[in-house]
Amino acid sequence: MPVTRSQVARAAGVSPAVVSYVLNNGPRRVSPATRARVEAVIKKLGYRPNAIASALRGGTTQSIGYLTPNTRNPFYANLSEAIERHCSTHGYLVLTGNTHHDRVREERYLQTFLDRKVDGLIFASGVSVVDAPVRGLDELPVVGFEQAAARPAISTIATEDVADAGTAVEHLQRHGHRLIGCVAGPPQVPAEARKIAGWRGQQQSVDNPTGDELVAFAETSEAGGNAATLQLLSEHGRPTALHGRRPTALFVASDVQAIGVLFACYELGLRVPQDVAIVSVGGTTAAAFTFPLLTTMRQDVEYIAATATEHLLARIADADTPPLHTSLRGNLVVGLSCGCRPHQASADEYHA
Amino acid sequence: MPVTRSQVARAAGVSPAVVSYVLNNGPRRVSPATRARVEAVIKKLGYRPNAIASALRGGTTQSIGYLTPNTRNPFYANLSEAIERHCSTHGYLVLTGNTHHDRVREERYLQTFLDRKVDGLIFASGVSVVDAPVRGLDELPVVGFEQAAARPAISTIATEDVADAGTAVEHLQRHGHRLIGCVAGPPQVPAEARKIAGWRGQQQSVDNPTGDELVAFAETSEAGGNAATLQLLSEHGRPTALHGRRPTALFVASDVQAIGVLFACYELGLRVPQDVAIVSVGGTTAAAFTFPLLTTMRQDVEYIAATATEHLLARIADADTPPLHTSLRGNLVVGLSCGCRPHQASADEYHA
DNA sequence: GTGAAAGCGCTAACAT
DNA sequence: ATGTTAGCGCTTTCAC
Repeated sequence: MPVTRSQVARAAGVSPAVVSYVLNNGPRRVSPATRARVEAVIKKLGYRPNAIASALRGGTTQSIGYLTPNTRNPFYANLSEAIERHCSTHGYLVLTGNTHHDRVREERYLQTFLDRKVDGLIFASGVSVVDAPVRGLDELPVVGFEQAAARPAISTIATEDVADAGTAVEHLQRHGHRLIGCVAGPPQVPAEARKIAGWRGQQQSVDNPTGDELVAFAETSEAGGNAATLQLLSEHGRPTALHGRRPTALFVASDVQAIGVLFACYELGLRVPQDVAIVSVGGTTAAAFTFPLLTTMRQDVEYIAATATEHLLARIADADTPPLHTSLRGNLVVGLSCGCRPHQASADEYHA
Repeated sequence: MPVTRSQVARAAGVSPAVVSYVLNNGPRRVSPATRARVEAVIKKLGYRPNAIASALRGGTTQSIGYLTPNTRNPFYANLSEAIERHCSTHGYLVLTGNTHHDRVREERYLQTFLDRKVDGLIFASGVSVVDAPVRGLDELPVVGFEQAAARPAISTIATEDVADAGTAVEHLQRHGHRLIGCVAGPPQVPAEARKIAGWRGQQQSVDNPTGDELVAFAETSEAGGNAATLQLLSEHGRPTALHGRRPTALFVASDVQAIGVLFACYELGLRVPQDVAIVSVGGTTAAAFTFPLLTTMRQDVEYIAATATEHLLARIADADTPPLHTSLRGNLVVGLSCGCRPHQASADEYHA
């Protein structure tokens, strides 16, 4: 069994309380001599405070709960990584729950986090789950990556998905495209619904078509994007006739999917951007190494994570910190998939 | 404040102990009538046991610690996700620490996990750190993804990196390549060192060159692979003369890096596989959507994760479970980057 | 079948 | 400046 505080106290010839005072630098002062003696014993015995006991007594676990759809999607992988990094810097541990957008998993993890008395919560998934009948949520600092929270006490740090998607689509429109398809994740997922709405709104604003045959929903993965594209651009596995209803451009709601989209175009023998122009939303590093290079609406994950974490920790430290409500516009990073720049010579020769 | 067990007991007209018996199905029997009454009150009051208190008293936290280099690398992202999924199924929470291969971070997280009384540990990073002077590690079930553990009590579930790398290199040799470059992560990282050793051993076995000019170390990311390739294949940003010492093939230690490698080849105007053949190690889904399709040694992350988690949980459940020592061979998944298959027509026309 | 009670290891208010 | 002590909410042994 590990060394306990009482053992340290006994070995140092002081009371257990003094050991606590030394460890926590308070709430009472300790004479330098005693402090030195206690510290020596702590080191000698290799004493480590039991975090569970501190949590039970002290009421703080130095941990936060974090709900994310998954960590395979580079967008969320980066977000998670950044959040973890910030929390770690401040001495907080992140308890992560992968929800896969499944309401049951969301509620289960939410409950688990509350049972374990996390000091705060960040939702990258399932913000609406906070309406679930769980007690003790109102007293907890919560940050969600949504544009509107179910409860105003929940801080929100959102990406402006509707506007960002609109910008992406508008960019394609400027290249003269009217038949612009939309590849997105499940529309039940709020963020996906918003990006779809952005596509639709921007298309409708200039009387471009937004029919169902232009939209494909699929899993947010390379495979999903790939499948959606095959569905959208091909007839029985072959590209549809050029002068039919085949989209000449695709708006893709995520970088991962876009990677699968590029692959599908290649499989179908469709050139990007000449036959199909593509713009995605994300701006992850993965998008910077595709062939051809993706044009993408970059959403600054690093900044979002930093803001969310710092704000959450501020609310944890001071319960009176008012909730924050922000949203961020992405910015267009122009690559070679939209048609802005002609292909470089080396690209044209790539498979000559 | 949340409802406590005593409040439930009072409301149900029983003693706190009985509430525990009901909740834990033991260790004493409870009459059906009493049980029903208690359960009704629990539901009515929305009572949830305080996991911290249970942990302090019961000695089990229903959580495990997990050390991973990072979650941006799809290989580790998949591994982490699979481990989390298995643990979640068994009611365990995963505490994740991203180490970035930094010894300080590794030790800090290891200590944090011990302080928080995790029930077990999985190391995807820093297995050697278990030699660190931390108390209480010997009593804990530990699984590491290394081939040899510092302490025999540590279960090991390893990928056979040396052999897998050798197979990948041999495949390139069969295509007639002799000058085969090596792109890998930092050689201080054991897994990277093993893959480098595999490349070197296989090359030496047929008297192929293994000079320093054929090796490039870089961060395990797309950008890293990209930079390493530019260094290896170019002179001042241009490809080196075809008949010089430029490698005609590259062995790449990870899929992420390989994606950057492909991109670099494209930037340099080198065709894959005609000018440079490429084989990587990993077999992540990301590798299945590259252009051209990567040939890669697939290491079955899903299986590794399942084995590691199930074994760890078995050891947690029964301390007498003997440690497991396994390693797994990968298998070659042939794509288009090695030169096995000629390019499809559509590919040849891709940028015609 | 049920209740009483002793802690788990710690924090902090209250004594001295 | 330091010691004493009452819990935090729970599990489980021990009585009844």
